[in-house]
Amino acid sequence: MDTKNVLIVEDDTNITELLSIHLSDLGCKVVSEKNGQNGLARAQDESFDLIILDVMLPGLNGMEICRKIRQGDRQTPIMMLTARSEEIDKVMGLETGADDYLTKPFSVREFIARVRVIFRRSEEKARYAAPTPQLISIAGLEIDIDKRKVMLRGERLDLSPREFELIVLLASNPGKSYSRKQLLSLVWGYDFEGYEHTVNTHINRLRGKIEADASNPIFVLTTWGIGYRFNEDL
Amino acid sequence: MDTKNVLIVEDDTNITELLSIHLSDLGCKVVSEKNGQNGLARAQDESFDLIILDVMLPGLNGMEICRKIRQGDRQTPIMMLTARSEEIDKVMGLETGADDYLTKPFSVREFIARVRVIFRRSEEKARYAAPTPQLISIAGLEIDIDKRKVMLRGERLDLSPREFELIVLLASNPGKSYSRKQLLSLVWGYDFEGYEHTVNTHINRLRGKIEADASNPIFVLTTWGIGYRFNEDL
DNA sequence: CGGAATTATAACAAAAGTATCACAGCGGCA
DNA sequence: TGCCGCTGTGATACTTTTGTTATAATTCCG
Repeated sequence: MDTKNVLIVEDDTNITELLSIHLSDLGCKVVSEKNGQNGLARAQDESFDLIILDVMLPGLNGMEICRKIRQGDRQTPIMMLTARSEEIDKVMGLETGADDYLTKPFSVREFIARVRVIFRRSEEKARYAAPTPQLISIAGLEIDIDKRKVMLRGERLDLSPREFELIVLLASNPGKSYSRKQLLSLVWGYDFEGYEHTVNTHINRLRGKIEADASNPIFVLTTWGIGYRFNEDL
Repeated sequence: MDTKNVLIVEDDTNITELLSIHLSDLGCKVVSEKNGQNGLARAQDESFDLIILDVMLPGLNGMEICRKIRQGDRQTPIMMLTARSEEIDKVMGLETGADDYLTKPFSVREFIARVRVIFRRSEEKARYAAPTPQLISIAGLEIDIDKRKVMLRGERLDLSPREFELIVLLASNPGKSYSRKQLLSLVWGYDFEGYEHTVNTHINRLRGKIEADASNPIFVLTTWGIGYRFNEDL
């Protein structure tokens, strides 16, 4: 929800570059395609926060692309670019379903302003919507990843960020043993420079919070000589 | 939700008539005002599906009206008309918050196309969007989103706009932890450029108003290392 | 059983994150 | 115009987390 992904389908490299520059300024990650087929394929395969379509395209025209995208996806905002302003009613028509429209040559300021409005609108939309919960539930231990909530037999546990990341990783793959090195790189980040036994300390603290008896753990087990794993027999 | 109500605030009678004719063709019920004050009053008193504002107006300019409407109502689509295309970024900017924009002289076909898109969008929204609850009531805290009113144990709280947005967002998803970045993007707008710890200050002020003991909050809790959440166990 | 290797635990200080307050800029409003 | 409330920022005090050090406990294996 932070950096926006934008797809530009446009055969004129100058325009693509111009738009890319300004979209990057807004903090967007931009990818582009030069022809219709590829553009459509990409739009359908990947997920974008905005798709910018030129109407005149080699291969498959922009309106067709727009219509096909809309068959499978009513969400993603689509902005159309065209040379002829008379086309606007066709382009923005119900069947086609574009969200906004710009006639070439357009002012960059207007372009940016319209993009901003589109983004504002999507955020407004995403605002109060409850996200689909990602839940892990094993033997009285419940983890709601999105809420960053861990419940043990009905009580909320107060885990530190590292502890939370650790338990999520381990509990996502019960039975899989992770070496300390792996844990450091997965939880701390690949560029962490420190001692492996730092992991011990954190596992220990984690156990202190989630285990009834920390010296006889039932959730987070030690794989001797290797590292740690989440108990798969629960 | 069949016939749409449209308000036109415009001093040029010719334009008002032209727009009215075409809006009527679309099945809209159109009313109009010739000056700013009346336009604003009407926009605030009655309920419309679209408000069309001229930027240049006697009395109160269109951008001001737009901004004032947006203070109390984020929903109603607003389309701005202006003579100068350079103004677009100001007009559609975050504070002003217009949804669409047309530069005079504009093509009627374009006007109609844009209106259609706006209506299509509202209908999509009405159809799919989960109806945002207008009232939130938890543990003596009552939030009336429409009226922008917050009551605590029967007493009305005087929250600033930001504080109100914050509490509404948090209380809409009790238990969900929002990072400061998310809050900035959702409450301040995705293009806010400022420090994350601005959020701290606002949360702090909010707590000062809604919590009995601000250092032992029961409504707005801290998720350490992440951000804030609304207490789900109330 | 002994000893080396590995893991567990506790304590501590540095680092990171959070709370709070004061202040200046801005815009609204009388 | 001057006053007042809202905002964002800077400064500072405060809290929690975190990595490390130190030491104890456990496991493995000959």
